[in-house]
Amino acid sequence: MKIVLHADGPLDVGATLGRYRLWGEDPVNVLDGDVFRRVLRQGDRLLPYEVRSSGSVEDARLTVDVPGARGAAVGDAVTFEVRRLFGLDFDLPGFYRMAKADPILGTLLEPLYGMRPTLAPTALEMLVGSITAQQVNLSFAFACRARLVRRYGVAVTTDGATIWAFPEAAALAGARVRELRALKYSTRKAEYIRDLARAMVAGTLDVETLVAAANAEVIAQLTALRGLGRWTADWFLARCCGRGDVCPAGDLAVRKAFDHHYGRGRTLSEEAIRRRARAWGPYQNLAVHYLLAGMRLSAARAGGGTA
DNA sequence: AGCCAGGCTCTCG
DNA sequence: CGAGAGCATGGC
Repeated sequence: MKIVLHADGPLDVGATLGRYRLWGEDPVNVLDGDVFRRVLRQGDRLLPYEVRSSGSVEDARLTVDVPGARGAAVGDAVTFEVRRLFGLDFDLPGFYRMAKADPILGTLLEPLYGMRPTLAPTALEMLVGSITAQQVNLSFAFACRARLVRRYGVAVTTDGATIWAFPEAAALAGARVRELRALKYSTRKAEYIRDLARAMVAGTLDVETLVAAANAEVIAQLTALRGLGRWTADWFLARCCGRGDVCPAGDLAVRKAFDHHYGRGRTLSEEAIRRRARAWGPYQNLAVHYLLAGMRLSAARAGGGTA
């Protein structure tokens, strides 16, 4: 099965997928040159697929190939997933029209033209990733996540390439704390992950209704769970629900980005950041991603590092 | 060696 | 309530 997808506005695939290789290897979202590979869960079936891009940034096309698959259900599911993975439904043209008027954002539009935030395909993947990334540096977090995927996920091999399907909730619900400790999770994080998975399996946390709920309701429901705080809920809204009117102002890197771009040598309070972001209305999420990427550009230019 | 990483919970005043 | 300790590990 082959499907062709288009973005709503420009799409720079390399800049968009950069997130998957910045801090280490991701066995679930595999970049192999210009081919992106992942596994689609469709009921009990695991369907590996490949995505290739063609055309210009201005008029990019994604060609999705799911070998051996057929049927509308598979087509819909893989389309839904790939559109999220490549951020195809963000309103970049609208954001650019607004951002041109901002003295900082305006300067980032050309160097980052076509960059889109990537959305996590599932709530479990997003939340486990967030718990993993709490407090520790992201290189370490990526390594932990990769170990978790290899321990509890499912390997699928095609054309000699091995791709991992992210673990199901049931697999993580049955995880032992000491097993997760061996993957270098702290005891508490191990409990957070196991209990989150159990809540999903038990239906205490209903993901379907969650992703459709209002921002405040999502924050309330997630922070009611042990181990999920405001930071996790904000990023969930931004990078799983794809909400535009969200700014994870408590995030350390976001704070640094605001200080870097707007601080003039000062430290902005979380409230000050939220206040400024609120003026961007439905484009806060995009603005935050551009400020983060813009800070990485400056750092790369200044030091040659990868921070 | 010691401090910090794209947090969160728990305890204590 | 707000402040502060503890968590676990890797990098600098």
